[in-house]
Parts: sequence; structure tokens; C-alpha cells
Amino acid sequence: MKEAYFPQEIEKKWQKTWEETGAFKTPENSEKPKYYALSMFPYPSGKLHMGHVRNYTITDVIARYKRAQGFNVLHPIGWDSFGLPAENAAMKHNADPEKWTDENISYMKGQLKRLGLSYDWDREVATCKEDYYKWTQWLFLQLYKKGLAYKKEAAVNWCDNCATVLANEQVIDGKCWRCDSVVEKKYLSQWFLKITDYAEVLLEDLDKLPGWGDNVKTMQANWIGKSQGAIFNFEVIDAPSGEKLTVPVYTTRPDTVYGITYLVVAPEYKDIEKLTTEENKQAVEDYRANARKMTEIERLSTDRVKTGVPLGTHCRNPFNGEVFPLWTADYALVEYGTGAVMAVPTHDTRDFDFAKKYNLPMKIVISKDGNIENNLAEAYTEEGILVNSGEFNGMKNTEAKKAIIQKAVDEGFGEFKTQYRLRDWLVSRQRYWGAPIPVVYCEKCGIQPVPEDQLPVKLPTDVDFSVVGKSPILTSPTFQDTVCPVCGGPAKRETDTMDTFMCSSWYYLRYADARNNEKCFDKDKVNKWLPVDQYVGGIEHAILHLLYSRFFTKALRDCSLLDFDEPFKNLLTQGMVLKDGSKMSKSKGNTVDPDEIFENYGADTARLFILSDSPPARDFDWSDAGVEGCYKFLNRVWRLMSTNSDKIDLNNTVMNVGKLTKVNDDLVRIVHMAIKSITNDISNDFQFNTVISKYRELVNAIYDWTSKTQWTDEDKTVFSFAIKSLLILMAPVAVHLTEEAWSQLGGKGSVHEQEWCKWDENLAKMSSITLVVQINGKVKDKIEADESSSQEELKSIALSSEKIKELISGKEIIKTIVVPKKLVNIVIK
RNA sequence: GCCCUGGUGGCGGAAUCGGUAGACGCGUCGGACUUAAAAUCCGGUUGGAGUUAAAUCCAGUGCCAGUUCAAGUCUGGCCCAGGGCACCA
Repeated sequence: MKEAYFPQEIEKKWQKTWEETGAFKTPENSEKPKYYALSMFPYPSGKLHMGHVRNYTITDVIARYKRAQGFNVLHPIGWDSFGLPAENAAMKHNADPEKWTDENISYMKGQLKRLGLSYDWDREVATCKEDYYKWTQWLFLQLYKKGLAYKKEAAVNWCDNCATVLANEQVIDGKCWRCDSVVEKKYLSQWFLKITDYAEVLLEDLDKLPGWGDNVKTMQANWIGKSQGAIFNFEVIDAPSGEKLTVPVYTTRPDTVYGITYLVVAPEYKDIEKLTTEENKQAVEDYRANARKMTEIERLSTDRVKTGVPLGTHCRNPFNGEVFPLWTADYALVEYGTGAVMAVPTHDTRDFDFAKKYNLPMKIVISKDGNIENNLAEAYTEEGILVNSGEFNGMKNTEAKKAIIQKAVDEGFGEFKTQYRLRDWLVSRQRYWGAPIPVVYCEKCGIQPVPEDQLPVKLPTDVDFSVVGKSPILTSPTFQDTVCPVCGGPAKRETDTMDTFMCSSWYYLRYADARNNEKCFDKDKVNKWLPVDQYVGGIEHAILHLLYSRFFTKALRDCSLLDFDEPFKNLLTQGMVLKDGSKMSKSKGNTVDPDEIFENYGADTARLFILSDSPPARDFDWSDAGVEGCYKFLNRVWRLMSTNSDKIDLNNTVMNVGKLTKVNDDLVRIVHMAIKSITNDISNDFQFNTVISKYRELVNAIYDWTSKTQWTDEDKTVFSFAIKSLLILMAPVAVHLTEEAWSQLGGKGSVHEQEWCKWDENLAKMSSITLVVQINGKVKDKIEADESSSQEELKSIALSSEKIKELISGKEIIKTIVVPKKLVNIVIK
């Protein structure tokens, strides 16, 4: 075996060999059980960053481990390649976004290969290619036919910098998720997907996902935002027009309905003009104009002082006949509930603040102990007993909720209502580099879907990317004009493209049948491979991509395209890669270029290091010293084999267990213990950091052993067994080093085709134990004892210790606890 | 305000069921090899007291209580940090 470890040389060599032999292609017909390991596919931004390296290494190690365990593993990769950066780059240089994207893909693909990832490249997909977006369009049409895609005029989020609308999920703290610009509200006609139809099942089915972290599940649950309550309809008694109007409100506190002292509608409330008297008209108009001018951020700030103006009209409370005034105030939100709120200042902190400011009356209807307190200092929002509430007096408020809604139902002015915070998904974008929405507008026939045999609707190439503030697609002289598929008359194409999250909501399905030109995927193949057994990616997609994909899966199931209802069985959200305590970013100048690491240390070092210091879910702090340490360790492993290579025969590792020398017996036990604990650590949430510390322990133990050996035939066999096990255990991580060593040491086939090591429970423990002796729970002595000693024997061993004898002499032993194979605790007084 | 996650040496982090706290590594200190350096190897490294050196003792897993022969681990109450949601009625 060669003396020195040259990673650059051996890595290139094996990458070429694996590619030539098709080592990681997925056999479609296999007797083995399937396993689908998936990383979230990258956006081809130009170069890999360390977050990618971490993500893909984790998934790759899982895929390789599962292969060794006898699974038929699907481990694909692709490109989330539509999106704004390509278009921005194109606009800057008046170039083609496709070219920019292709170049990036080609470079990053090279990097993925240099990292030694075991992808089946035959299944590679790129969402910007016609053979993919054809099917994104086709799926859009299936949703359209199901009534799940629709167009409507609505107040939408507009990012002026990106010159496009955004989905709710893409607005973070009132700013654009991509460029951080403040988002405005605009009234526009846009395409939506009815994700709200699935709100309940998206929430409920979170319980079917024990393999997801609670953090992600609660984030989704919060986002869906289910609440249960009632709608009450309040009759307006003095509408200026004389019309008979009612104002419906949504409340989760029907138990406080006797305490209503006013009612608030949002400034954008649709009937607000009909509810305003002539005298109040000007003030209300001014207030609404002012609300329009405010940004979302100002508007939604919770610590702003509440403001509002009265409309001049009144409603009657059907429960008690009381009359109360209507106001408009911007703390009522037009998009939530009915856009109107019944105000109970005594039992709601917001209403309390508002009532205090405008001197509105307050009426206590819930009391902690039945007594009514005057001069509340703050709203009482706890549980209690109803007072001032007519027939419901004396009831516990939790019980009164249902009874009060029931009364409203019986008397015809209310109903039970479940409300969700989730809004429909806005999917149209006023940008070029995306999948065109496949519909046309005919003057006669209205909106018409493009017939399926005319797909894909191709992106036009005769466009001018130098335009500012509008989609380049509008500059195409040929794209828009078309004919109506129904009447054959002139029609215009839709110029909006789809949100890229549409493309990424089904890519994991396409991998099951990536080269299918007839269908988006074969149903049997998708049913066979899916759901994804292990999905790995960043926490930033906790809501966006993961919620959309869950919705897509359920919607496609309802279109009979597949037979399962959750796409990702297990989810690992890996932590961020930090440097000097903060996230790696170009602006901070603390990035580390993966290429440099590959060049200086090799991919195996990069893989080993990125897994070594932190558990996958936690943030990982990059340190140059840590990389250096991993490189040294790999050299140490190499040296262990190269300096003793004449003693190793990988094909002769069968020993006469039970008749070995003590030193050899101990090493065999250590190897079995390592196999056991490494296997357990991988099975248990992929704790690769402890796996790697166990590699080190094993290597240290083997080195230790070499200093004691005489190199008898038995010694050589034991050593060969230890090295063979080490290579197989390390193969998923140090993929090139182990393959090269395996080959140089005469191993048969590839190390990556070897079956995972098995351990013998009887050998996975030392023959002697360290007995811990405690007195009153404090460790006082440690004694070597035979592994098989009985409890009585352990007790007498403990009591015969000189140290212990001294400590207990003259004291009374109250009791003695013996934990088998571990410890004896003597309680004395 | 509500929800989730976490808090262990100088640092990253270990520690199946409650049973030796600090595995493994980084850093650092000392030693070996070397003309020297690199590389490599060996040893120390929670804090405090103690000793020529040891032995040994005390304290210690965010804080305060509790359960237990025994608590990083279980229970109750807090504090802090990170993340999510939020005038959602």
C-alpha cells in the first residue's frame, strides 16, 4: 500500500470509475425494499455554499448507509432553476437567462461530483427545461379543472423592486423574502390555488408525521391558524339609506356577547359607505385614505396606539336588545373573519385600549368569583362565571360559549364557525423566467385552458431583457397573440408565469419517473417510490416549500394521480453553517469556498468535518482548525493501514472467537462495540457527530493494539478483521479513502457494495466491568469485576474493598443497592 | 402576549432505563524525536483547597424548591438565549 495519502489523486480516480461503472444508478427491478433519500434541490445560483455541502453530505451518508443495509436506494438530484436571479442577471447584461442558468448548473454539477455524492444522475431534473415545465403546466391545468386554480381580483402583496406580486408566505415581517423591500398592497387580478380547501386536513395530518420535528409542525400549525367560534349577525337600526342591513362578526368569545358596547369594521370593509351617516362621511373618508397610505408594517405594528372614527350608525344586540355604535378602526383586518369585530372592552385587551382612548362604555360580563368589580385596570381575559348575561348568568364561561352560539343558531342570527388564518396561494408572477400559465383569454369565450396536446406553452425567446419595471415577456412580438381553442377566434395568452414554488412542489414525484415523455409520472412508479423516506433540508422552508408540497400531494391524490397523502415521511432540518458565530454570507465576508477545501484537503475531509462537530439539526460553526484536525485524522487512518499493509488480508478475517489471547479478545470486543454504537447512532436521528467520535475511538484502540502485538497469524487475522470493519463503517463518510484502501488491500469488489457490519451481542461488551462503589450516593471506589458476577458477589466485592471497609467502620449500614453490572450504593448512618 | 427549541469546562459537544458528569475533538501546557522546523508520538488540562509530588477533600450541568439510596436526566415554579406566530377578534 502506498505510504502517503493523496486525496486529490484518489478522489478524481474513483469519481471517474464510479461514473463509468454506473455505480449509483437505481435498479428499477429489485427484490430489495425501497428507500428514498432526498435533499432539497438547489437553486443554481452559481456556486455551492457550505450549507449545500452540509445538506448533501448528510443525505449522501444516509443513502450509502441504507444501501449497505440492503435497501434499494433512490438518491436523486436536480435544479430548482426558474426564478428571479437568472432574470436579473439577464437584464443586467441583456443576455439569455437560460444560458446563465445552464452555465451555473454545469459548474455546480462538477462541484457535486467532486464532493463524491452518490446520485443517480440519470434522474436529474431542471425545472426550467421544457420536458419538466410542460408537466408543471399540465398539473396546473388539472388543478384548474378540479376548481383548485382560479383567478380573482384581490388586494395582493406587491414588491416594487422585484416588479411582481408575492404569496403571503413570501412576505416576511412586511418585507419581500427575496430582496427585503417593503411590500405594498395592490388591487390586482391574479391566479390563486385553493390551498384553503385543505386547511383542515393539512393541520390534522401533521399528526401523521412523527418523523417531523415539533418545531416545523407547530410552525405549520400556527401558519394555518385554526380557531373555533361563531358568526353573529347584527342588525343595523339606522342605516342612512333606510336599507335593512346586517353586519356579521366573527368571534372566538361568544361568551362575552352580552358585554358588547360597540362594533368595529375595517377601513376597507365593503359596506362601509352604506354604514356611514352624512355627518361622519368626511371624517371616515379621511381615516380610510390615511389607512391606505400606511405600509403593512406600520399598519400591523402591535404597539401602535389604536385609532378610529365613528360611522354614526348603530346596531342592536339581539341577545339583550342593547343598542351600540359602529366605528371603523384599522385594528380590524378586512382579510380575516368577516372584517368586522364585536368589541367587548372588559374582556379583550385591544378593545379595552380603544374604549379607554375614546371613552366608550364598558360592561363586565365575566367575573372570576361572581363579584363585579368596578374600575378595571385592564381587560379580564381569564376564565370565570357569567354575570349581566340574562339567562346565562352563573354559567361557567367555557360552557356558556356553546350554549350562546346555540341560542343564536336557534333564533336565526348566528352560526358555529371555524376560521383559518391560511389564505389561498397566489401563484401568478409578473416575471419572465418561470413556467407560463397555460391559459388564453378570448373575447367571446373568456378564460380558456390551453389544450393539453398544445403543451408546453413555451417561453418566448424574442424578448428584450433590458426593459425596466415590467415583465420582459410583454416585449415579445409573437407570444401574446393566439387563437381561442374553443371558437378559433383571436385570443391573448396569459403573460404571467408561475411562482417557482409551483415547480418545486412536485419535483420529488418526477424523480420516480424522470424521463417519462408521455406523462408527468407513472402512477405505479410514484406509488412505489414515494413517500420520501428521508427528506433533508433547511428550516427556512418550514412553511413555504413544505406546506405547498403537502398541499400538492393531497390535491394530486384527489386528481387520482397518486395514492398517498403525505410526501415526506421523515424530515431532517439541518442547522445553518456559521463562521465566527454568524451565518456565512458574502456581505459579512465570512464565507468558505468548498472548492478551496476540496483542493487543499479533499472531499473526504470536507465530508468528515461538516458532520463531525454538531448534530445535524443544530447550527454548525466552521473552523479552519477543525478542518485541519479532520485531515490529520484521515492521514492517521491511512497510516494505520499503510504501515501495516503486509499484515492485512481482507479476505481472511475469520477467527476462533473464544480462544483468542486476552489482547486480541479485547480488540474484537472493541470492534463489536463500535459496530453496535455506530449503527445505533445512525439509526437514532443520524447523530453523525458521535459516529465520528467513535471512528476516532476505534482507530485509537487499534493503534493501541498494534503496540502490543507480536504479529502472530492470529494477530494478523484479528487486525484484518478490525481494519475491514473500520473501512466498512467509515465508507459512507470517507467515500474515496475507504475505496482506495479497500482496493489496495485486495478487497473484493467495491467497499460501497459491502454489507453493513453486524455485531454479536455477546461480543459487544467487555469481559470485565468497572464496579462503581458509592457510599450515600457518592463515588468512593472503583473495582474491576467479572462481567458475570451476581448481585450478591458484587455486594461482597464492594464490602471487601479496603477503602470501603475503612469508610463504613463504626457506621450502621441502612441498606445496600446493587445495580447489576454497574454499581453498588451503600447507605450508612 | 402565545408556541417551539435550547442552556453542561476556554470552545464544539458526549452521557439508552435516573446509576462513574465532561466521551471524542479543538485549543492550550509539558515531554519525546530533530542541528532546527514541519510532520508524528506520549502525557496533563472543570473550578477550588491541599501536597515537594501524590493521596485526599469540597463545589459543580441557567436559578429556586421537590421526589429518590442516587437527578444533567423526573416533578413544580422561575430566569436567560435563539426561532416561529401575532391588533387573527
